[in-house]
Amino acid sequence: MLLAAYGAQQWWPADSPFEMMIGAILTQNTSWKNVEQAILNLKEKQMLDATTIANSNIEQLAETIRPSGYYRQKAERLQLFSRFYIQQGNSTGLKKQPCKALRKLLLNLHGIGSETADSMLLYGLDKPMFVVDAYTKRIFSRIGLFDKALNYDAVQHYFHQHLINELSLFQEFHALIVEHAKRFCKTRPLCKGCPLGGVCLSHHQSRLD
DNA sequence: ACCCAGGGTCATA
DNA sequence: TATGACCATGGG
Repeated sequence: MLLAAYGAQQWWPADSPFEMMIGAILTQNTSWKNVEQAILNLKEKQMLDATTIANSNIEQLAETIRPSGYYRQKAERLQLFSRFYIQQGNSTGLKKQPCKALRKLLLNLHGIGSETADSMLLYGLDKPMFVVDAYTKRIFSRIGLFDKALNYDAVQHYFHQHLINELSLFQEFHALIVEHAKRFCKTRPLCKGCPLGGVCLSHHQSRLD
């Protein structure tokens, strides 16, 4: 069992829900190492709060988050999200809303897709959403749980039906999958040559409970 | 030099 | 509906 092997992950490191959600945008198709530097830059310039980002000069904001890559579009996405965040009454206001409605609101924002929205819901707003990433798809389709061609919503639906609907479980599950994949193929976790997306068969006695 | 990373949007068919 | 181009930095 992965949980027994690796233990609790306390996975998404952030000092606040807002910081977590900013990180979710910054880490789109980008290594977390680069995102850490971008967040550090924001903190050093005292820019890591919704009002400051919403009102900041877009080019200065872009320059600040440069290490995270795609910095121009991400600067715009951060501002759009920050305005939404304020308008919705910060994390307190957001958490009051039902999960499903909240997900739609997030998906309507330019620059926030399924995975970013679900990460925000799960790790920032305490909603039990299963986050589907590339690792999850490759590993579990290879094991034979579902077809690899299934789209995001279909894969998520599968896990929602087969897992207990509990916040801590979903939080752990996604974290463990990512850490597991990294561990057995440090250099190229998703390389196409790896039959299991970077994870060897012998390490997959683990099953869904 | 090539491939990838805790994705998403847009144009095209 | 489903591919492909594009965004851009940093590390292996």
